[in-house]
Amino acid sequence: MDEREERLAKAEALRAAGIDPYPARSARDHTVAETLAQFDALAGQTITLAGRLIFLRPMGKATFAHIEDGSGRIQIYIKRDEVGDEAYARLKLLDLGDFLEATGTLFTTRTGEKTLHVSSFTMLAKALRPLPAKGAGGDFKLFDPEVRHRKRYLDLLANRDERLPVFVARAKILTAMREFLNSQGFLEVETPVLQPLYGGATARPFITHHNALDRDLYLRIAPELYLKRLIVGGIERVYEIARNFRNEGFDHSHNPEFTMMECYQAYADFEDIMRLVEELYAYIARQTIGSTVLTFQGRQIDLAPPWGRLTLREAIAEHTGVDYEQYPDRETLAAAMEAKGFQPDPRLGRGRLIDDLKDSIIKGPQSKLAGPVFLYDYPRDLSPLAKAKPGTSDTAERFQAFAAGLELGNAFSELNDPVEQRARFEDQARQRARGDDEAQQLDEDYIEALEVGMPPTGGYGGGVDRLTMLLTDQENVREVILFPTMREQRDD
RNA sequence: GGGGCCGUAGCUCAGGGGCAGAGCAGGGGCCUUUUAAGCCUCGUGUCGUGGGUUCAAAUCCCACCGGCCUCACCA
Repeated sequence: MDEREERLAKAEALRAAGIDPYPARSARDHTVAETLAQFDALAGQTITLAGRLIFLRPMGKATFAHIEDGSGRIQIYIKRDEVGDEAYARLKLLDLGDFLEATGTLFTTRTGEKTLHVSSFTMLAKALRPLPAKGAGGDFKLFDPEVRHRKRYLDLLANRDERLPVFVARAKILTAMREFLNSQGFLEVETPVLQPLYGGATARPFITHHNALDRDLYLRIAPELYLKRLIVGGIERVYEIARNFRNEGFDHSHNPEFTMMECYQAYADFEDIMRLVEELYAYIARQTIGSTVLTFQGRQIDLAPPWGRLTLREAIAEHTGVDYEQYPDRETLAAAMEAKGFQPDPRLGRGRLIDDLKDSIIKGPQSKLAGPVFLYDYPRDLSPLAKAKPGTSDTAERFQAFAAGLELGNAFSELNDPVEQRARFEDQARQRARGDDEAQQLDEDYIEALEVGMPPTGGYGGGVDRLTMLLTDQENVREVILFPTMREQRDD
């Protein structure tokens, strides 16, 4: 008989004794934390506690145990002479992991531990599977990352002190983000996840099928084009905390579904958005970790405004010695990069080579720009939804925000010229025709909305998962997502 | 997708051609203030899966499944 069968048999034995191993309700009247905090005031009172059985120390005719609820753990003391032979014998039917309810009065043991002296106890829920084993200090141990991610409930049980604060921080981040944006007059909205066309980013989508309409729909890769339709509709400040889906590989900073906050502000440009973003992140940091100063992977950074501001060209020229504006075509740029020790990928165009130069100074723990920093003025051909910088033909009014080697978000002055936008989409269509299946689709309905008229608008999209990584010092995105996407588990 | 490392009991891990192991958890027994309780005692099992080599495979080889790291790609 394996352990699960032993536990099933104990549940049956309880039923045979007329005790439901899964009763519908509990008579708990105090939490563990309340009990410990008000220990002296509760002296002499009969109280009822409940929680999961995590230690059991039978000592003949008396038994010590610990139960744990969401607020803490407390010792209970059960004496045969006081609960009766029949009830005491029922202790044999208990296992670690079971939920118990215990009624009694408080006392302090010889060794000074605050303890419930039990007069009666009962089962609240029988656990059929064992908890992860206890290790040093009597705490549970569970290290296997595969089990931790597939069965997060075990991870939370075994590694509560390390894990729970991360997800509490994530909740605080979302709350603080809403507080700040709401206080600035932004309206939170929800736009379609199922979209007839996908847009707003360059990525491959997940495709699904609507049976009644007999048509394919896409899970959104970004909410951008819908949010800008709302700007057209007169909602001048709008945001969405959007779950996005991208059908790409996953690694320490990418999960196929992830959360992005996008916000748009009419009559603002990308420089206004920089000020908004640095204030937003500083507010979130203060609300979440109590300070704008944080440590990420051993590096201390300060999110307090103002953040650094560098053009992409300046930043790259300063840190790599390559001034890409001096090299107007792919070949000369590639040659300049080789001269500085880079190995430019021969398959990449000029824009993507510039992207590689950017990554070399931004990414990773050795990044030269740890700071929070805005890099701005991006190559236009990488930014089909961004307005061109006045007086230039190849530069977009766009910035990206970085901190500690993480890309936090992306913003531009939104392109609101419908004729220009159509031309950009058509250029993307040509890239699609050449086989780039991530190039953006032509969205006629969106063009029509722009033709109705969109005021000058600045917009930002920032990853919530990466922000959580930054504020909780986690280097893997799977540690800030409760149930990260995993490969299917096969039984063979 | 490429490369490297890994997969042994519920958990944490040893063992790396010759009987399947330890600690904790679990079963049986003793113990009325213990606390990682203690003492005695018993068994943990598709050694990821499937092939192959061998007298003999957890161990060596191949494929597959899953994980971790890394590179590429993407955000």
